[in-house]
Amino acid sequence: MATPLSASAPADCRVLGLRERKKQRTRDALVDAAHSLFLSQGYGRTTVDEIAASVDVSQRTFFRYFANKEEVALAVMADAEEFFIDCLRARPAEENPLQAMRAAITEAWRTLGTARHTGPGSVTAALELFELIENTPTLLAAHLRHTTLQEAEVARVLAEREGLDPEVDLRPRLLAAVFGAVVRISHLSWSGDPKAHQAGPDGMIALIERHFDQLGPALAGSWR
Amino acid sequence: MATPLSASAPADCRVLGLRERKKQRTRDALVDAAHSLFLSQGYGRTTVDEIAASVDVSQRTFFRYFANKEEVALAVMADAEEFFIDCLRARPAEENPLQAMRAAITEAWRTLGTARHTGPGSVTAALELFELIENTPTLLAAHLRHTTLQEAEVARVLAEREGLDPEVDLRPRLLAAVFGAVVRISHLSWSGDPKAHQAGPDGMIALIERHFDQLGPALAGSWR
DNA sequence: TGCCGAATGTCAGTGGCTGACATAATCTTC
DNA sequence: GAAGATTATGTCAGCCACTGACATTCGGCA
Repeated sequence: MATPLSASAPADCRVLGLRERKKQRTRDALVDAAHSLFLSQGYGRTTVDEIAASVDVSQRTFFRYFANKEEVALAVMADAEEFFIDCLRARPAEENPLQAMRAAITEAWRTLGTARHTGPGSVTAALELFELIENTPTLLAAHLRHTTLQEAEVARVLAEREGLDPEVDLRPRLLAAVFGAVVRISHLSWSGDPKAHQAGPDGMIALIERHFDQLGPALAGSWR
Repeated sequence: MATPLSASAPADCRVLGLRERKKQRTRDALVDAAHSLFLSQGYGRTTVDEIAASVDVSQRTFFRYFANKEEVALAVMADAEEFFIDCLRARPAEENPLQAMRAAITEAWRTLGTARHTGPGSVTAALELFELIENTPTLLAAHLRHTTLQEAEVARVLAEREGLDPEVDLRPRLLAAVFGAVVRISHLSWSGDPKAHQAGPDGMIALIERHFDQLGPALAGSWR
C-alpha cells in the first residue's frame, strides 16, 4: 500500500483521474510548503494561513487535507512507518519475531535511502524532521501518540505471524512496544549526535543495531 | 519531594503562609473540578471557562496555574510519576537496575493505594483517569510526551546508581524506555479489562508483574 | 499603618479548528 | 457534447484555547 515516502509517486499517474492527481499534487505541495516553513521559521511561528497561502488554497482546504497542524508535519514520518509495517508483513515466516522486526526496519531504511536522495520527501529531509519533532513539544506528543497506534498494528501483524490472539498472549504487544522504545531511543541518540547525520540512513541503521545489541545487557540482572 | 498524589497535603498547613495555602487550595479545586467535569461530560466537551467558573476564578487565572488544558487533567498522573522516581531513588544500592525499577513501581502503587481510598486524588479516582486518557487523543499524546520526559530522569537516576555516564552507555536510557513501555502496555491491558478494576492497586501491580515476566519470553528467539 | 510584591481580574487580540452554505470543477451517462 | 450527479473548494461566521498588557486587590512585613 504505502509508497516510500509521501511525495508524488512517479508511476500510476496515468491511471488515476485528473481529480485524484490534482488532489495528490496540492497535498504534496502543502506538505512541502509546511516543511520548509517549519524548518526555517519554526513550527510555532508558522501559521496554517501561511502554509495555505503559499500553495494558494484557503485555510479551510488545508483542514480538509489534514486534521490539524501537526498532521502535515508528521505526514512523511507516518508514511515511513506504514512502509515499515509493509516490510514487516513481507518478511518470510521462518524468521522469528525479533529477527523479522530488525530485518524489516533495516530494509525500510535502506529502501527509503535509495529511493530519493534530495529534495522534499527525501531521506535527508526526513531526517531533518527528527530534530524539529524532538524540539517541538506539540509535535513530539503527536508523534508519540501516532507511534503507539502503529504499535498496535505491529502487534496484530506479529500475532498473526505466530498464530496467536493478541488479546490473550501478552508477547505481541510487549515486543511491539519494546521495539518502538528501542527505535525511539535510537532516533533520540541520532538527533543528539551530529556525526551520525553524515552517514545518512546507514548511520541510523547502525545506531539502531547498536541499541538492539544493548537490549539484552540492559535487561540483564547486573550491569557490572 | 513529591507527596503521594496531588491533593492538599494534610501536614505543613501551619508553616506555610496564608498566601501559599490559598494557592494550593485553588489549585486543588481546579484539578478536582476539572476531573469531575471531564469524567462526566468528556474532555472535549468541557471548556476551560467552565472549569474556572466552577471554582469562581477567571479563565486567565486558570492559565496561570496550568500551562494548558491537558496539564490540569494529567496533574495527578504527573505527581504519581514523580513519586515513583522518588521511590526509585530510595532503593538500596545492592539491587540491580531491573530489580530496583520493579520494586519501586510496586512500592509506589502500594503507597498510593494506602494513602487515600476515596475522594478526588484517591487511587480509584486516578485509575478512572486512565480510561479518559486512553480515549482522548490529545490527552494520550500529552501523557506520552510527559512520560518520555520522566524516562530521561529515570535514565539519569539509573546511571548514577551504577556510576555510568548516560551519554556514553546506552543501557540506562534503554532500560528506562523499555520499562516505560512495559508499564504503558500494562496500563492499556488494565483499562481494557473491567475485572482488573475491582482489585484496585493490587490488580494493577499484578498486571505489571505479569507483563514483566513475559518480557523475557517476548524477546526470546522463538515463541514456540 | 503603610508600603511592597504577588495573585487576580479585565480586556483585547491571535490562531487553530469547525459547521453551513454557495460555487466551481470533475466525472458520468446518455 | 450537454445535463445532471459528485466532489473539491471558497467564504463566512463562530467557538475555544491561549497570551500580553494593564489595573486592582490582597497577603506579608516593617
